[in-house]
Amino acid sequence: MQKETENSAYGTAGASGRLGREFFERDAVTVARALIGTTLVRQFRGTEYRARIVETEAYVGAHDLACHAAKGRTARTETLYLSGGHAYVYFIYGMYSMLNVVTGVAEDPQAVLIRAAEPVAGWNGGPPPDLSGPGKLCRALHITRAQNGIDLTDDALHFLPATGPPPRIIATPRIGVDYAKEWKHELLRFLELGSSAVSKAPRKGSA
DNA sequence: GCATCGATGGTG
DNA sequence: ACCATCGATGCA
Repeated sequence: MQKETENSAYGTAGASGRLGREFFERDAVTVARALIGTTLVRQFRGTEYRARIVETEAYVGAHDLACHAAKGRTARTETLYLSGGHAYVYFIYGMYSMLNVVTGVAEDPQAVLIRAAEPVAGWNGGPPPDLSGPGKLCRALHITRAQNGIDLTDDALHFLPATGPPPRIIATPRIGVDYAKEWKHELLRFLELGSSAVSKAPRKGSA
């Protein structure tokens, strides 16, 4: 079996059909790539919303100057130190929530930011929303700090494995981290090649 | 198509 | 003061 396949979402679901703890307890880069093409499922006030993830970013630990943990362990970043498969949701610019998936083992503050997705189901009675950006995605899926720290294998918010042919993925620098010195150049943003649902930021990158 | 700017509030 | 954003505005 090829490494590309081992690193993908395929074959990693448990009996529940959801991505399980072992999927998330890997390094942030592996999880960031593997999440492309998976389905994010959000249950909120009796409606199940589904979206197919097309863009992620990896924040690889306290040594990564773009990672919130680089500034130390604080009240805000405490959930980054949970084990892989928990949500790290924070509030920024006075208006937006950002959804991250904590990865790796407990006490190692790595995470994957979910940046963009394609609406799949749940918005009946209206046009499908634009999920092409981390703030827009959280707004449409009703994700706020109330979900900070929740277990991403539970009903409220979880992931289903990718289906169909494996997505072609390219890597670019991360968005909005110009302050992060040499880390701003690292190719830690991952997008599905050709997707029209990725965020407005640059769509070119290396394979 | 692009660059620039303001909203808005938690955080350390 | 800063910020892992977004939508509006101006101009081409």
